[in-house]
Amino acid sequence: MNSTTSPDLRALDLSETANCACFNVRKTARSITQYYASFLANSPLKETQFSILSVLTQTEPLPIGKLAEILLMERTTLTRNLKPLILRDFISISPGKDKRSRLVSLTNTGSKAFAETLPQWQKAQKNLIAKFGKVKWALLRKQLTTLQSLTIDPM
Amino acid sequence: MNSTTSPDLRALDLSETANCACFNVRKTARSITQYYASFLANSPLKETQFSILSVLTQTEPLPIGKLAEILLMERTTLTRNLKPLILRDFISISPGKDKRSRLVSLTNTGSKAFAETLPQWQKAQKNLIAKFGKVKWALLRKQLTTLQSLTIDPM
DNA sequence: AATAATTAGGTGTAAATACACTCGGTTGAT
DNA sequence: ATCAACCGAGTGTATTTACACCTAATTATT
Repeated sequence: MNSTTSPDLRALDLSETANCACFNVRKTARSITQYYASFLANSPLKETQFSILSVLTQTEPLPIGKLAEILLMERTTLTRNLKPLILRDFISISPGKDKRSRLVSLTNTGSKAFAETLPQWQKAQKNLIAKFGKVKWALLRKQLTTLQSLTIDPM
Repeated sequence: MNSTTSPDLRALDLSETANCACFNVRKTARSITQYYASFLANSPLKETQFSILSVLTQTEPLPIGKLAEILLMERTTLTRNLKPLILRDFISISPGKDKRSRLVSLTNTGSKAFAETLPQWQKAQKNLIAKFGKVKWALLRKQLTTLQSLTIDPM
């Protein structure tokens, strides 16, 4: 039976695994994140933090779970991501009516940090979409949304 | 000048920041990663590890920098990602001709781990692409590749 | 009213990500 | 032959991600 021999995997087509949707989306995420990061280099906020605050500028205060839902982010991930924002006084946490829930609010310092980051983000966004194509991006975004719905609760 | 007042950000259209390409791609990456993870739950490899090994099944041995380039992954990120794979004896590191470089090779244990994970990955991939549409995915993948090239060395 | 089930949230642990910096080896210019 | 420039790779630090598990509060069931 030769149970110690490794399987011959060269026979497998790499194009199969190279087609992995997870790999391709993650790869793109890495690349695009570095792109935006280069624009935000001298801003007080990183990309994820900018996303979080951008939601809060519109809807505030929000319980943590609701914020996580909007961001399509694991609740426990968000808890961790909020920590540096609290430490730098960009957001504040207050108790909700329901004693279990905790509400996230934007502070004045946070508003300023967001306002300071916004122009840099706009440059990154404008520059990229101009190169990629506005219409093409609108379509791509729609397809990404579809991919999101297809991968939520797959079972 | 009232420098202590926070800027009025409600005036900003949330649809602007909600259109952020970085946010949208990262969000999709989170969702799709969890989807694949649910299929690989009982496999020896996580998604990123599967991607790394899948490259090595075809081209081996590879210097770390070259592997990082193929994966479109920061070299220092890859260094960190290789650590658990070394610890579990899925890959091995050997010195290259150039004494600076270090070559990554697949071990027999690693081959088996990959072979064991492959069917689960195939299920995830097949299931998702079937729902999304093969042709649509081919197009989407091409557009993701475009996004990658546009965000590499943007300056 | 007592208890079971559910819900909001945090923590332990581990992986993934990347920038700034460092070190040693290699190559190129003088 | 020397020295500067460059290249391959690792580490310190910090953020992002998420599963398993825990606690406390609330709601539903009996």
